[in-house]
Amino acid sequence: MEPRSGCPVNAAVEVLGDRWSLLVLRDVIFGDRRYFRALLTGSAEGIASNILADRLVRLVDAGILTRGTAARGQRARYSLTEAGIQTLPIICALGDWGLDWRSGSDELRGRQRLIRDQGPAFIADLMDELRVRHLDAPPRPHDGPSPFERLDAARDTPAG
Amino acid sequence: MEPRSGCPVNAAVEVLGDRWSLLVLRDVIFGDRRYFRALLTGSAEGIASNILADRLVRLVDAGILTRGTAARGQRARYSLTEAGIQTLPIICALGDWGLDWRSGSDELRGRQRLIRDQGPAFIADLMDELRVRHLDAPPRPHDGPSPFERLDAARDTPAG
DNA sequence: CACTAGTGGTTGCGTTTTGCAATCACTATA
DNA sequence: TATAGTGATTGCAAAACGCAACCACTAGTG
Repeated sequence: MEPRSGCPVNAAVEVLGDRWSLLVLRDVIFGDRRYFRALLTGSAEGIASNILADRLVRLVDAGILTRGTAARGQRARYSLTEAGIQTLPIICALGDWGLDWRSGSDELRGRQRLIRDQGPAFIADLMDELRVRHLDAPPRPHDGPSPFERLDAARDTPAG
Repeated sequence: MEPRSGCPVNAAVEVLGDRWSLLVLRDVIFGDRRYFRALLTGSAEGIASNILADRLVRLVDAGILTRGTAARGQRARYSLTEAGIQTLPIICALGDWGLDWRSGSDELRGRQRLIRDQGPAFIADLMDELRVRHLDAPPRPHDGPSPFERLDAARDTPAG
């Protein structure tokens, strides 16, 4: 539709570079919000319904989300594709940067950064868990709580 | 000016989430473009001069770039701050994702990903080199070509 | 001095995108 | 029939975008 250049950074920005797409993905990933209403009312930033509808169509067209088979007026469930799951490092990098450089004197101070503090292995664990939830991958045997549960226990989710 | 929520991901998106800011930073970082004209004419995507002027002001206001002391009509040199240097992981994550999921059958195939192939230590090397170039940090003794030179030798810069 | 080229922008102006409120078509439940 | 919930769509105003032309200033040349 719009290839402004062949640069891979530009290719990603053309899909994800706006004020809402990455926040929708954040809520799908960290908030486990899979339905229109959950994304609409759960958004801390207050996304409008038409914007959300537009972004969901774009993310599906871009191959980042899939929309379960649901007719008009019926509950449609959105799932991440592998491409969507692999946006996780982008979102984590943004969250870490925001935590480092955009935290006023609010309660965010002291929160752990995902990449720098938890390490890349933790990101890989999160992605594996997303494959179980969204791609029907076989659940891996856990020796403890899931990585998302570990985050929730520390009240450390970016969406929080 | 506009805190839609306290989420760190949102904080980063409010500053960097548009179609141009990250591309300007890409050109500053990987293309070493430090002046208005260089950024204007060097942009592979063809940024308009008013948009570039607006983004430079915003990036300076956000503490990501500094504008050297230059009066009107004089050559102004833009430098990265530490916050700007630390956007590198974000840009690399976007580039890696674009390379994996947005590369048509063009010549990008086979290009190395920065984070996954080169590893986090290489990103740290790039950031150190940026500190030398932009923050007047003392140059570190190199046992070979600089990390940017290594990228250029492989024609592997995201801006390429 | 005048002339030219180059610097970093600014100004109009028309098009596109965004944001908000209200509304819609459909389904499920009672 | 009535009511609530689903995923959107519509209208309209505001903001952002894109393009071309223009501006104020500096530096160099003759």
